[in-house]
Amino acid sequence: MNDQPEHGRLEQLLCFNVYSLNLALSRFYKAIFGNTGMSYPKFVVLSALEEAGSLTVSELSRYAGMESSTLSPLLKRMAEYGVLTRVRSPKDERRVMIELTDMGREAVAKAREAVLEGLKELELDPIQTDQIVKALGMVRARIEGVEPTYKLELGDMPPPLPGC
Amino acid sequence: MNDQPEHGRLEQLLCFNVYSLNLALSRFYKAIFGNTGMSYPKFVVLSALEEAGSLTVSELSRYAGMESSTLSPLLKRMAEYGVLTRVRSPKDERRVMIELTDMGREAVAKAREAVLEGLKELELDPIQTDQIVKALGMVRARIEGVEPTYKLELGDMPPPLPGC
DNA sequence: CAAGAATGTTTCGTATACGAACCTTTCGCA
DNA sequence: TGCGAAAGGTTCGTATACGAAACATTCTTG
Repeated sequence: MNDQPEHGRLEQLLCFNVYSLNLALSRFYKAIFGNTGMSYPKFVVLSALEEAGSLTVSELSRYAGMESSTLSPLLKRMAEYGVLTRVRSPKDERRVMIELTDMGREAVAKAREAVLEGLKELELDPIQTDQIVKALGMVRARIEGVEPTYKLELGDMPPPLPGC
Repeated sequence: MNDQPEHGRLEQLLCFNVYSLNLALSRFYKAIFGNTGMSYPKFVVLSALEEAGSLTVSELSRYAGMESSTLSPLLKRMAEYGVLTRVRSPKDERRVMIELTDMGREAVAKAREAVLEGLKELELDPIQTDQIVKALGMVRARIEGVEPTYKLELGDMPPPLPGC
């Protein structure tokens, strides 16, 4: 009867799988990081700084794919904790340079080890993992380059109250 | 010199790619849903209910991979908006049965169409997408079945203050 | 060189997201 | 049958996460 029983479900499932896998990964990291104060977003920030040495907020934003309005409070807390410093660039007073402290370098090294140990327990196939990584990166690049034109309209629905 | 320059980076990249792709997808959906009040988590909930007809909070929780403490306020807001109902089961007063209203069915249909239109614009390869979906599902299943044993220790660091 | 545009960051309001603690209802079993 | 354990949800505190608006600084251009 229906030659396309999964009409359009394929891509939907991609979104759903990315969404729920991200939630699962989040919980996995929480279990690893425990009550140390470390978290996955913080780990991403620390890793980026470790690689790059010194970054502005917007450079960090592009690297991690997070908005600066998300990073700003995050970096503030991390600076208070002592793992990084935030200094206005003398060259351009608009920019804020972010750098790891020694404590930050120590923290990211330990966190990396913990993360790698955790991932080892998952026993993922390296070849397949590599393929997934490449594919996800491509999808992300595609998304970031496309502005959706079709917008949702909810005709008879109640007004878009804040709260739903 | 270094025969393994990417030592352990592979799996790390998987996490990072899932994380940042999820953020990118989130923004993509926000652009599609605009100020209608719809969101990706809500869309997941509505879709699950459309498929299953009627679910308890914990069934929904398993389906979406979200905790009940996340769903509880979300469902409350959605019920106030009018897209679903929450009723204590007479059989077992602990359970809360969630069901779509007519408005909810209408909303999910329109949202689905908008989502499919949006995804169409990404022009993803169906075969590859299907493979990714299967792989992500496997990784998620693996994660949910593994309790990490190695826990992070941050020796000399400051105490795990709330706020970092 | 001055007014307006553009850039970079922060702040604000709101929605997710989770674990821990709590409450109610049900189950198990002595 | 009655009481402790277990199960199902909600609430609470905290951390992300985003867009819009505010703000300061730098650039542009007349």
